[in-house]
Amino acid sequence: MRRTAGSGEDCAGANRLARRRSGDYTAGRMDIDPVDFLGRRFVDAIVAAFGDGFADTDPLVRPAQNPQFGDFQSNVAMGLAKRVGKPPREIAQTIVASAKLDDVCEQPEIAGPGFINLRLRADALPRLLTQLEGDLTREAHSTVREASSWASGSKRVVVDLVGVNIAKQMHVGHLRSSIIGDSLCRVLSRVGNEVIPQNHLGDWGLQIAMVIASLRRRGIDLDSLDLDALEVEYRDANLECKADRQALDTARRIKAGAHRIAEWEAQVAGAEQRLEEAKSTLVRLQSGDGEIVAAWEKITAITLAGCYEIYDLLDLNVTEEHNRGESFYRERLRPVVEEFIASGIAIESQGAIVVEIEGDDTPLLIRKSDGGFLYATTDLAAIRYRVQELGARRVIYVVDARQRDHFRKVFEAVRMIGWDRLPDGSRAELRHVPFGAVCGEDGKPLKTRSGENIKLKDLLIEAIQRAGAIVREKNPDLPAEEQSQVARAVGIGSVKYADLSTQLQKDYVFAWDRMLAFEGNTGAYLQNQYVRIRSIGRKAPPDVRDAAAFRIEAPEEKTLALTLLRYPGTLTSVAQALEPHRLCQYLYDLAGAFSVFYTQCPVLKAETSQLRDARIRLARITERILADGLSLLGIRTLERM
RNA sequence: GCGCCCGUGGCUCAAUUGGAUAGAGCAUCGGUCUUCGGAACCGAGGGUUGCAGGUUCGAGUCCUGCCGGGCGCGCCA
Repeated sequence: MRRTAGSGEDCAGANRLARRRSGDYTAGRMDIDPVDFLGRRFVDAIVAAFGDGFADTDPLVRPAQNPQFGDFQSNVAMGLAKRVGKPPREIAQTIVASAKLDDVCEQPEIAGPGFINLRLRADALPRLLTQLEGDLTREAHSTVREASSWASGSKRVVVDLVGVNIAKQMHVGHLRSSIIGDSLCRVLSRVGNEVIPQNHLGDWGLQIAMVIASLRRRGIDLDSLDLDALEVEYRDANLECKADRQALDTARRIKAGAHRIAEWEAQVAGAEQRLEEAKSTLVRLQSGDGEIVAAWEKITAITLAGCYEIYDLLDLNVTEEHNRGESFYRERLRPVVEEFIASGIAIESQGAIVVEIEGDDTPLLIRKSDGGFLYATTDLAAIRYRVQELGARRVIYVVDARQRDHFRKVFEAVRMIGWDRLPDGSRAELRHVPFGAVCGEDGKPLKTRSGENIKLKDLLIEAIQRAGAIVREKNPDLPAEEQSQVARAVGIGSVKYADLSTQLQKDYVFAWDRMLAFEGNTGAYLQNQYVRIRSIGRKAPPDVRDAAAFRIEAPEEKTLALTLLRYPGTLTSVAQALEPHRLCQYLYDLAGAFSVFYTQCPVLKAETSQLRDARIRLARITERILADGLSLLGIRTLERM
């Protein structure tokens, strides 16, 4: 919310409103999510009772936290007390009297200071479950989501994710952006958005020029390099260009031996020369020099080939077509700065061009005093492209939390110049999704013993190996081929789930034994619950009727049914808040509700075939939602494990 | 020095965005069941939500000030 402050109307909010006011439940069709459609009925009742000025009221309908309070509750009356000028219990009475609820609910009860407690009618759950089931099948889904609250409307959304750097391997630093970004893409797409992933490659600038210069000077054949070798070259080239002035000064200050000082003088002189070479190489690259560009393309191709292997291991829905690196914006940087200057928003300061940001003591630099551009310049160009050319209503940056200040400034600069305006004049939502560091068990950012970044490939292979060892121990009878598939699904799934299941902005501790546990809120636990349910389906006799009447009688059945109905609302909330851990928590709740149901209510061994078929139907919906939810987290499901 | 983020049982995390008695898992202790995949289920103990104020019908959540930890602070990305 704070992020969009000052940006005029918030499109998500406006959309929610439009939805609430267009309730057509009188036409006989019912929506799936009770929180949503009950909420709309409450808003209608509030408007009827207190006037149009209350049309934007949030009805505060929630699943009841305690079964003794019913199935759902609304907390809206207390908040209305001041505005209406009446006691909350009286307001609750008024709302209940004017709300149309009797087709789905028992008579509401008013409790405590003004809570409105709602209990679904016995015949409502089967109807709702039938609709949910229909919506979960692929064909029905596309039609229902246009008409129902399942989606918040079709929107084009850009998600900035992964962010690989040319000439470098992917390392733990890329893990979270990849996993979180990919999952958000899947969820956003699931609720009806047109998602455009954008991989903002670090493929332009002095760093790249350093490697090219170094490789050319030493006559190294690019065709002989793989990504491992290229990365070594990259590191060496950077070191070569780095003048250690401090060491030289120290040597002089402590009056080190002449030999020692001469060594450092040589280092500094050498580094300065290398840096000059790199700079001139960069100029040639920028001016389109054929040889240099060819080398650049080669290096890019080597790097990306290595990265695609990682994408594949991680099952990312990100491909070559989503590459939009810094080089893509190179011709757009000059106009960015020129227009900022022309509009009077950017000014000169100490030779550089800067944008002053209100309430910030340091400005945003968009051009260096030597005329060069900075990565803020590229980000400005990228947002302009994404909003005005791609037509994105939301631009989402899945980038680590340390860049908070940077994005706040860049977004503010964009709003100042108005590049967040879409062709229809509305403003796009710019969102940074900040995530915390991946730490080792010592609480410090995860590194190898020698202090280097851990290669992503090594980390993922270790995950698969560890999962494989566990699977071999727990299920030695599984064929070897299947074992390796399970190891991969469980190993990668565990890493992903650990990453997605807590609040993104917090640092999290990378602990193998915890994330690979088969109990508790883990990926493996959910994968296994899915396997358990699948086995019911496999054993179901052929005479089971798919459309058997639901029979929601036992409390465990009711809890499961109510949990199932929370799925659509969970997805829209994840898409809106951009918090995948809500989906994880939901799936864990669902698996738990099923587990209780399954121990208390015999399914295949139910007393009658009617009851059996009704319970199998519940199990099948659970199975579908678990599979769908896990797929939205980018986690594979299995038949056996 | 300025700014931002985070402090919740022994450990790892939730808390539907200000709602009713702060919930799970691990660990500990006890129980269920002649296994639908037991990789299960039920129960117990364990909390002054870092500290102190404030706002209001109501605060883990919002405001102020401290304490502790992390991160960031003009020409790198």
